[in-house]
Amino acid sequence: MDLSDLSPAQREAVTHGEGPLLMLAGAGSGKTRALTHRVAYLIDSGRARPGEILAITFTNKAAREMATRVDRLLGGASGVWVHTFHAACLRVLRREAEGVGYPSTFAVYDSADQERLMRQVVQESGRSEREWPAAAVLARISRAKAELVGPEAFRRRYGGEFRADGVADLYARYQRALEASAAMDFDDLLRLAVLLFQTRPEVLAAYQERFRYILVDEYQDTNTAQYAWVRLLAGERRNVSVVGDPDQSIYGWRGADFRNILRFREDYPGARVVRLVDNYRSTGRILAAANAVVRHNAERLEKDLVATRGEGVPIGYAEGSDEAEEAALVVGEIARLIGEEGLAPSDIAVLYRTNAQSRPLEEALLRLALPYRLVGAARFYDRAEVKDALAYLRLVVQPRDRVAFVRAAQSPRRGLGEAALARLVAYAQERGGDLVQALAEADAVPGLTAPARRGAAALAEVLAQAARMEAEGRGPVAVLSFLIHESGLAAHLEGQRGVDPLAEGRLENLDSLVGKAREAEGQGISLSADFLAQVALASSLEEAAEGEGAVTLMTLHTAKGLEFPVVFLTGLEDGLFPHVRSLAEPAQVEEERRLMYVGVTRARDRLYLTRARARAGHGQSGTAVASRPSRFLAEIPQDLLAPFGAAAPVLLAPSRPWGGAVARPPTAAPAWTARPVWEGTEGGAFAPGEEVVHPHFGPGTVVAVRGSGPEAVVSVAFPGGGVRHLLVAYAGLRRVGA
DNA sequence: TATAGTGATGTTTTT
DNA sequence: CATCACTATA
Repeated sequence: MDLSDLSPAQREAVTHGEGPLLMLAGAGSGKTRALTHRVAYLIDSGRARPGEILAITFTNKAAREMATRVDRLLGGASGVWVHTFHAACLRVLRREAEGVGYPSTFAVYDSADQERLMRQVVQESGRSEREWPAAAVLARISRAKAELVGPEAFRRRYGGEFRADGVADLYARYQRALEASAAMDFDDLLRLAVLLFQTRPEVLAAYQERFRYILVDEYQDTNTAQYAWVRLLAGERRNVSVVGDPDQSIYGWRGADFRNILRFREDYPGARVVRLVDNYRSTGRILAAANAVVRHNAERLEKDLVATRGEGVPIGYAEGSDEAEEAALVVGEIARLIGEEGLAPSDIAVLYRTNAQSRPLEEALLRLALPYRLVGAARFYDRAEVKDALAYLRLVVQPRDRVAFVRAAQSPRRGLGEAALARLVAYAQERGGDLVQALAEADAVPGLTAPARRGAAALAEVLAQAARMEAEGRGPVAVLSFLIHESGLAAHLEGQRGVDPLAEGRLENLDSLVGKAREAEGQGISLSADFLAQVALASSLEEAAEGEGAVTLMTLHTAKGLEFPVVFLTGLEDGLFPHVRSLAEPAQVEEERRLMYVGVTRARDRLYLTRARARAGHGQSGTAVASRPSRFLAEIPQDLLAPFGAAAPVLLAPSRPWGGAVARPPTAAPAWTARPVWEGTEGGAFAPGEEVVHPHFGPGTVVAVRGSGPEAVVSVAFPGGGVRHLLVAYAGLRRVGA
């Protein structure tokens, strides 16, 4: 294997033999490369067979990338386990579920499912949902689970503190409800995987024997459960290689503890430590800014990134009077970079602290007809109709899944209301918890109305038939399409066509869902349970199509691990970034600062920093609040900065036929005028049925119009893209042929 | 008692 | 602006 293109430090890490290894790797120092090469090296040198290596990454996307790169280095599919902690634990638990008292068909609850269940639990405990918001309670419970603290331990530890007794009670109830549903939430996947190893020495021994080498990426973001799991699995052999950067620990809020990496040498005495500090990614100025910012953290290992490239150009800085102007400045500069400097849109990323900040940026990009992709917003799997369809499938796989039951029973409406569901659930709980069985025996359930009985019987029949199909091994595609059509879901949506302009798009989404199942089957997934697990762990990040000629918009958190030639960091205001909710705790401000460090170090060649002098408060209308510049700005040496984009105000641009080359803004005399685009819409308002073209979404059909003039909202159906509601004033819609 | 329609209301970051 | 909780109606 060719190791000649590695630095000496990288090579030392890659060729390390037995025993613990700690790679302290700064941003852009080639840690992923080192990790990937190490996996390949272990196999290539005969130290391990592919099946004996477990590599843990932080995201599914990173896992896929690493697997691909390892395979490429080895010249073929290798079969190394490359997974996130959650996926790896899930895979183990699926095989060993009985060991922790679960059926192997256990369901996996995503955060929406967790919230639904918690809301029910709060209600059943007689508490008010206003006083005990499910999300907040779950956040505390999640932290506890990440630290392997159960309900009882929680009460012992925090009892008497503000609301802790209530949370402890809800924790215990929630856990019982999960178990009754034969479901695990994300934290349980880790917690129970640890429990399994702790209580089943023979199981642990088998996995220790199997995984002779363990590699963990982003080790600074591991929580107690993940830490413990690795420790157990590593056993006496201690062949653990971890990579991380304490300065990039940004998940403390979900239980990650960067002290895990600082402690590594104590936990694994004799560990070899390799430091990767040479940065191959960014220009000198960008690194100087990154170093300067993170140096303000008190709790930290001293470590400066060393530049290996030239100084580069100054860091751009600009302020807008409000978020719209800030966005216009950013987008104006983007247009200039593309038009004058020949950069591709995919070279550019715009980062922000909160998802809500994307909107003004999107609007500005749409106005200039610049293509963009928004990473990490709404998940496909979070759409209502998709969740409906999946709820049916979940019930087939796991008839005790209560969240799925409630959802499936009520969509479409079939005479089963709140009261009927409560009775069915109660009936089921008295005899083992099988909710589908309760449906089938609805005639025996007291207190149901006649329509409720009919609805229950019909649903039970469909589910029974689907269960038969599943048992015959017909696969997720067949079972899912059967359910979509026989449950009445498709029929209901078809009936809504013409009434609800969204119905068409929903039907298309159901088709896409079946398509996803088909894809999964193509990857060898033949059980619906496995398909559902894949769905639950899928994040919104992986769905966004890869860079194809579009500017990338995403949060700073999702940008971790990525790099772009040009990066804009927006919303640099105290209270937004650092976020208000971190301001009270110095440790949390330090985490925000690390987030800033992560953001800055995403940039290869050019970095821009922006803020708005005032920003609209939460309510949308009018009330903009003055802001102060982010404290992180002042921490950057001012001689690294230079203003940008001062003079050129970005006006409304005329729309451009979709599909053409990327907008090339005129350099000298602008050919465009400030004329709002709707004035060009000859013949006035749009009407349903008209064919139109949208600069970003492409061709579509108008399905509904509300209001008139520039304020009008047009609903347009795009093939594949569903239905979007567009404000005529901004959408830049053109009639076909106009 | 189920449902459809109408208001209020809310935004940190994610496996 | 979209979900969700609440209310009026059937």
